[in-house]
Amino acid sequence: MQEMTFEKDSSTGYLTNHMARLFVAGLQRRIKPLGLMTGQFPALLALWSKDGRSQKELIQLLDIEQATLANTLSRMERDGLINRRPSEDDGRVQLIYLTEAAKALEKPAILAAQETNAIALKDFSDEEKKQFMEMMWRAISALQEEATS
Amino acid sequence: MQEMTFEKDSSTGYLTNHMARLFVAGLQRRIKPLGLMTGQFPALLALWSKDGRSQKELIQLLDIEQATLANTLSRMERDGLINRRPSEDDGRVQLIYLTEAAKALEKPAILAAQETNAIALKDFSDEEKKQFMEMMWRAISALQEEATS
DNA sequence: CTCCTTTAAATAGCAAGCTATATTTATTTA
DNA sequence: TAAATAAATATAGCTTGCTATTTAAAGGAG
Repeated sequence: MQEMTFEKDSSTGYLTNHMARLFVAGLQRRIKPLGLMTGQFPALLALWSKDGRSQKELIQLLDIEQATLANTLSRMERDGLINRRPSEDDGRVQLIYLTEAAKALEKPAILAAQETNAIALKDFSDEEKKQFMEMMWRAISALQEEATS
Repeated sequence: MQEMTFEKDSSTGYLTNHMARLFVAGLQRRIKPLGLMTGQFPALLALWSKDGRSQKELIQLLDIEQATLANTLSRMERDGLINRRPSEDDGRVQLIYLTEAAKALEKPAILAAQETNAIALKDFSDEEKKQFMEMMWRAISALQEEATS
């Protein structure tokens, strides 16, 4: 009988997961002093670019489920990063506004993310960085395609 | 004032996280019918190669924290995948044994993981696959180095 | 031998992801 | 217009990850 050889360290999926956890840890270390958590980052990026958005609008921009965002927004409200105000046009909709505190964190938070990315790719050439991102894009597309078929 | 331009879709960390969630979802779909969850996979791989290991031994093989493994093992015991028997040599140690049910899942589970990897990389050449894994290794090493310094 | 420290595992408590369901308001249809 | 459907958000309940702490057994120091 043939030997079953599956080494986690040569599985793309396993490596991806491991790398993702290290990225989160690296970013977490840098943004925790700012009072931020990594899960808030995508929502903050979308809101820094324009706030007063609805949750539905955010969902269309972020690659997470509605329930995940709803919970993250609750924690952000609790932590004084956002306020939610009911829309005047539609009673079901809550519009989400950044607090001044959250607005002030844009630059340091983005720097922290850039720094983490830079450390991970510190010995990559520009060409290699480009290739790496393109390969990730291709894998993401292939997995997404399969998921929705 | 300089425009703050940070696009999540051109952040290595963001892409990595997104890709990792898609890998998990793809694997999950395939192994759920077997009664397995993705978090159990690394422990199972280690135990399929040799069971009767202690928790400490597993921790040294898996890139997760002790508490994470302890909880995963509890769920695996609950789900009938493992049994824990106290070591005769050391009263603190529990030795972990796979059930027959878990042993029987080795082949289909590994096939499921290989299939998920294959789909993600379906249009990668062999050379590209090799490059991709090497790049992930380099990023992982760089992030690990930073974490422990 | 007793006390202190170390070690192995378990537990508490939290974040962030998921699916499935409930709730509330709008909209459409009969 | 009343009832049914759809849409936006919230909630329930789970897994997997983390840090920090607790518990129980072993090992060492005096």
